[in-house]
Amino acid sequence: MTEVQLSQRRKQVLRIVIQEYVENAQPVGSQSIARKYGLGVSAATIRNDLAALEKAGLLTHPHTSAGRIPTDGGYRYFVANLMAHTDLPSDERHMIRHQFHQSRQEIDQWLRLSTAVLSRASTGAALATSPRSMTSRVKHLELIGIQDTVVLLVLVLATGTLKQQLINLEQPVFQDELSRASNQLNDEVSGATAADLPAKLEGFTGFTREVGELVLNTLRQSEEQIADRVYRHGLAQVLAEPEFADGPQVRRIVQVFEQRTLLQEIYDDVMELSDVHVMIAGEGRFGDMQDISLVLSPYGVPDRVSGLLGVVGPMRMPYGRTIGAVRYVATLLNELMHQLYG
Amino acid sequence: MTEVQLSQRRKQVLRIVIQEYVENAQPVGSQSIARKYGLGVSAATIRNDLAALEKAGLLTHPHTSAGRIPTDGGYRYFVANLMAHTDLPSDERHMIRHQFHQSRQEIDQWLRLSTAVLSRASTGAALATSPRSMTSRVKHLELIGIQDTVVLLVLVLATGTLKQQLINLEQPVFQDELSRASNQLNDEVSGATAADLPAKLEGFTGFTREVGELVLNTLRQSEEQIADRVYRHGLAQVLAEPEFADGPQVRRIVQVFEQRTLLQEIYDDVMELSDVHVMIAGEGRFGDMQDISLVLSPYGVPDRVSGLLGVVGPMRMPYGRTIGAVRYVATLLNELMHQLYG
DNA sequence: GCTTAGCACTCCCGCAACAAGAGTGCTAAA
DNA sequence: TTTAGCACTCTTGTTGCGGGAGTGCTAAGC
Repeated sequence: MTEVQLSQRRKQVLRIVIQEYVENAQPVGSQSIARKYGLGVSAATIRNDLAALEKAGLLTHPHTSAGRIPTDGGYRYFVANLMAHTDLPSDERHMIRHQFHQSRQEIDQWLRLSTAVLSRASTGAALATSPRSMTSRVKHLELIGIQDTVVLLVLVLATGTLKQQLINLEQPVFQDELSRASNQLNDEVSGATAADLPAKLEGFTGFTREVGELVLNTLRQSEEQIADRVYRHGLAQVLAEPEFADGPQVRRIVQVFEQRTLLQEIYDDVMELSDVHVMIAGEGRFGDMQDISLVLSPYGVPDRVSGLLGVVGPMRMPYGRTIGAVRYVATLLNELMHQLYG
Repeated sequence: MTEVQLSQRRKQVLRIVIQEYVENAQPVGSQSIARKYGLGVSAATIRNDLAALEKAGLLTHPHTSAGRIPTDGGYRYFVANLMAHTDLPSDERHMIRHQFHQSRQEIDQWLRLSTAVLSRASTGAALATSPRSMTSRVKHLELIGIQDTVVLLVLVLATGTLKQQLINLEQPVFQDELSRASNQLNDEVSGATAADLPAKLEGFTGFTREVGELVLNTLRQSEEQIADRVYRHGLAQVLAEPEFADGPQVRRIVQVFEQRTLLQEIYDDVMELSDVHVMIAGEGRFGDMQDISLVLSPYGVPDRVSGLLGVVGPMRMPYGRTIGAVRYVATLLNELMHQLYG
């Protein structure tokens, strides 16, 4: 990525074009810039600047006699070099914090609230993944008979996450036998990771052994999977944006929003950064994301649990504000999770 | 609802119009009917029939010189009187059944699969609510220390549903004290309903009492709420339908799809029926559902647990097929849940 | 070398006119 | 009740045209 050198005024012009375009969704021309923002130069000069910015790949125009609009590169340059890092206004921050403290003390609630808040504070639709444990450690397990031949295995991980699994038996088992098995296993298994577990299961046979294997499976699965669940909110809102007026665009963004796999693929990138990550128009890596941007942040407690949360919206997005909102909600979640996991 | 008397041929004509329109999304005219379906009468006759059907409120035309399209009333008449009750083809049924048997034994998995299957088998987007217990009965509870002052309350209901709740304490409590409390409570509380519980809690004080109250709250909440969770799948697909080509329509259906409250309001109606329920264009009760239909079915075990599942799509929908698919998936879920809950 | 005014040029957009095509509604006869 | 015939209506696509906005270029000014 060769960084372009721009004069102060050209940076200013680029900033203005992006600001205006984000606001009005309308190509912006040299005259309106000269008129509205007294830069001390004439429209013709600005015209030259616009042409230069276009040559640099930061702007385009949809047709010869239209104003300029930013390219994906233009947005990238803006976000990297020009953007004012705006925090959310303090009254909004207070309101959000208040809502969080009112909600029930539960991760599920927090994440629901996060997506609701985020979509309201941005022009996009909000996404969040349930947190994933880095190394899953068993805290406790319980076997509960539901029917004669149906047993529910409840697994509590060290992070407080619950896993459940139904077991169908050939023949009925009584609750005291279940209790015996779960006590035995609890003694041995509690504190174990997927790596430790196989050794610890050596001694067991029969039903107890089977349950042990099931625990192992569940543990492994929870380490592989980045998210049990994806929270979503505010798709209707983002569809009101003019860029999604036509069919194909709508389908594109709905697919991005619904797809689980995309999050899987981006997960590692965002985690590495441990700060808000902006992905404009697929960043070359994803084909079908013209005109769509993501603003994502990791959240959680380092080396313990972590998830992803953020906004998907049109490329023409108020990045400053959106980044501020995502960062704030992530910080809030971090605080809350810290209280839980030290 | 005054039922209209129609001659055989007019019923046939209505059936043809609906069938053609569902397939091609194009107004259908008298000539194309006469040509394609040899009814033994001329186009002019059919023209008269069409006019009569329009007078009866079953058809309209978008403008003077266009063909006819069904009204919501027309679809209703069709579904009630004319529609062939088509089951899903047997190879599809087998495939679906196979997928269910392959999936992990867990309600969560089943519902995910149900929505995936349903949206694939229909032209709409699929919805399902997690099952709600009719009268929640506590089966077992467990208190697990996560941090010094953070305790996780795990509640297993008789139906096998898990509820969790974090408890923040003023001062640390050790695990053996937690175990003592949970043992005490288990003895007393297991088998209790929200109605029984207050009496049983009389004897307890302090921390144990507090936990008991929390259990009561959770129980009450789970009886009020119709669904912890709503499963959704296949929105992108339904947006490909031509009726959702323009902005306002898209927003309408996305709202219907995202809204939780709508399901709340319909829930009782559908439960009463205990069969597939078709709701065309909001059925007069819901304003903003022009051109949108729902095909919903209850599932579960009578008097024990029940949820809702179905399809939301354009009014121009292959009702026969969709109803067949919804019914089949509901039946499948019923079987599976029966295995669980006897 | 940067800036500016002037001006031709391009392209979109909205509007109107027009023809083709599809389908209707009506009438009168079978 | 059904049918043929026919005028009428309305959509859709095409074309042409003017207005407007904005550009790109050139030549002159600072």
